[in-house]
Amino acid sequence: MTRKAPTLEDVAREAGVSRATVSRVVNGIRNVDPAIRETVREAIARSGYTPNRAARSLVTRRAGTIALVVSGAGDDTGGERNEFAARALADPFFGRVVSGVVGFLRPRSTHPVLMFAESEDARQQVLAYLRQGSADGALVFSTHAEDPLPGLLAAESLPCVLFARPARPAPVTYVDLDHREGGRLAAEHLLARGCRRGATIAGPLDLPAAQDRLSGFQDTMARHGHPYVPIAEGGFTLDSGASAMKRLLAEHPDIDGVFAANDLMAQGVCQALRASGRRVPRDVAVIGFDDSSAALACFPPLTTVRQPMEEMAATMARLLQEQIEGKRTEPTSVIFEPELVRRESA
Amino acid sequence: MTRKAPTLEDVAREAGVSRATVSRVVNGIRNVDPAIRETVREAIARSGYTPNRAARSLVTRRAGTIALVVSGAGDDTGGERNEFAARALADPFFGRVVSGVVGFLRPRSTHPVLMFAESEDARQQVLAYLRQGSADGALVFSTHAEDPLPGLLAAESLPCVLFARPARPAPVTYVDLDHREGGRLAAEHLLARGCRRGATIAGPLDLPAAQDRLSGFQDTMARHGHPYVPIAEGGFTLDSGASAMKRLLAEHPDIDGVFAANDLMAQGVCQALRASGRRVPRDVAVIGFDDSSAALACFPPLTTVRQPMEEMAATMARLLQEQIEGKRTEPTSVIFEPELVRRESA
DNA sequence: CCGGTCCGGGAGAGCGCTCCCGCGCCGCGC
DNA sequence: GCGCGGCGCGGGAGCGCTCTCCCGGACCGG
Repeated sequence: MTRKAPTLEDVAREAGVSRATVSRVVNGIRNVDPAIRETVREAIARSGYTPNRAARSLVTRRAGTIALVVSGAGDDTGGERNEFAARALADPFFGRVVSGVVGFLRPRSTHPVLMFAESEDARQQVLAYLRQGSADGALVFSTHAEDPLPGLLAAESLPCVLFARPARPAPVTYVDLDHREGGRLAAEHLLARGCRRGATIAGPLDLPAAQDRLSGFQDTMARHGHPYVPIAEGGFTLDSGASAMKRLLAEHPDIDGVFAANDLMAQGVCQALRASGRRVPRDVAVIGFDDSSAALACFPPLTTVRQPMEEMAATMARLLQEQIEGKRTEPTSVIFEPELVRRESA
Repeated sequence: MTRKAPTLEDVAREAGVSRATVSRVVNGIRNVDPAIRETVREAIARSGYTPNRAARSLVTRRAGTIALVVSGAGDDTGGERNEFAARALADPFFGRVVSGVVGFLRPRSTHPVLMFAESEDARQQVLAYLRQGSADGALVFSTHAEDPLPGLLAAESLPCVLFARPARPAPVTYVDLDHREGGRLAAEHLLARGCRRGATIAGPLDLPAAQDRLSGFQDTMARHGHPYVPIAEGGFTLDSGASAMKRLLAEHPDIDGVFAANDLMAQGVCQALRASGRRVPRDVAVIGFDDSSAALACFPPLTTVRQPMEEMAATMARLLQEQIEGKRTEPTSVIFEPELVRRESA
């Protein structure tokens, strides 16, 4: 802190006008004489004026900040590291989310605050943060089915938009993917390449998304004459995918195609398959889900069902913005369509 | 917005005291009669009062927020997605950073704002954000050597702490790793397992960290009778690691050990090696750097040089805090020691 | 030529909070 | 018994901004 930052008042004095006029120029409100506007602009440039956000927020009751909350259940160690945060961000899917959110927010000079709500304590912090107006609303990504956060947010009518349909119906806005359709795409692709013994590794079945991916896959397989498809449940992590695959292999050694409910598990599947001496895709075809960076990091690169994460995240941000501005009061939902991305694994 | 949120005034009236007293209770200042304190506490609980952060910031000139800036050079497409952000977060190393930062910040009810400074425009936004007091300081992670951001920040004496020593000496606080030592650890391990033809894939050599890892490795190899070590330069990405390995293999098919300057490149190395029919670690041992989640995602799991990222990030947050509070005015640096983590790749 | 309208600009009232200052009361010392 | 110090509390100013009101001048129509 060298010297005090210039205020509106200072600029006004410098330009020989009133505070109000400078404010009008800064906020781009019309009704200002072009000549005066220029004078003010110069004065602003000369003094290096930057509006004080706190003062502005105080009167506009808007923070110009939104919270990006990763919510779920975890062990709140409270130590110098936060396992939950680490795990959430380790999911390569997250990078695309942030990319989409930032893409939308930045042109509006808004920035996301990163928060984690894995414990009751943490949830209360998120709530307090929004209540006290530090952020205008929240973008919520639940990693867990029975996440209480959306309900708490809705109860205080704090603006929020969820990623994925909540497990139990609630009057909240959300953005989601047609997961059933994704499961169908995976099944059709496996069938088309001639797989006769398809299997699947589902995500945690309390999550609607995991359920839908599974049922979309199963239904399509059934419709094509494969009513019984071996299933193992995983936890959306690499390890869980690998061990689920081992279980599947133990009972059904003749599997020739696997649909994993996300890329991380598919990566684990590839590892397990390779460890068992099988080649991908020659012996067993593997399809993932998400098209996250894991799909490319995998060997071989994964054929996968792509979620348009960036657009989805940007849409979430847009819906939240509309909610904050009061343009949209009714809960809405926007469902995106998945797309099959062909690479080498299937 | 149902009804107006209660203010200090409301609570004061409710408790039959003055605003000042409530403020004292809220901020935990002594000099308040225990009985009155209790009365006020109850009134706060009853009314569900939450202090308004904007108002508080306005007078304390402190935002209670810090910026977590990923800085570097990228193509600012300005579209709905932000490639730079996506790439930065795709680096699994980032999850551990956030984990460490959040671990330190959260107990202090502070939260990080995520920002990207890959273009001049974006840099100015970061600067403006700090100038206008939206954040009290910045934690800067440069992906690029000639990053102008630290200089700009220092010029306006905005509090900041860098990850890694800046390429050109500057009076800024930073936290870093003893990269030379890391390179040494890698070399010694390779030597100890009997490698005779070690090679290395360096990071972008304009980065001091990449240079140091390389020279630590080279020097140690030289000291043990291997003055000439094949080198290829990569870009810290998986693909660059794979293609660097291919180049290396073309000229030196007898390589039996590789030190890659980060895990992502090591992962690419493993893929390239496997594609060439070599087994890891049987034919070629591979060592990575970072111990990011990529180390485990790799097949086989990587032996790697671990950076204590969480502690480093937490330390950055602590140093920044001290700077903001004015407890520390002189630039400091804290250097951490790397550690070898043995897994299967070497 | 006068009244009405419109538009650019200024004055001032807060937004909710912190913090300085000062007042009254209690207790201790002379 | 009176004076003085200290502690607990209230009053009030003011942080920097926005926004509503109002005023004065220009312009138009009757």
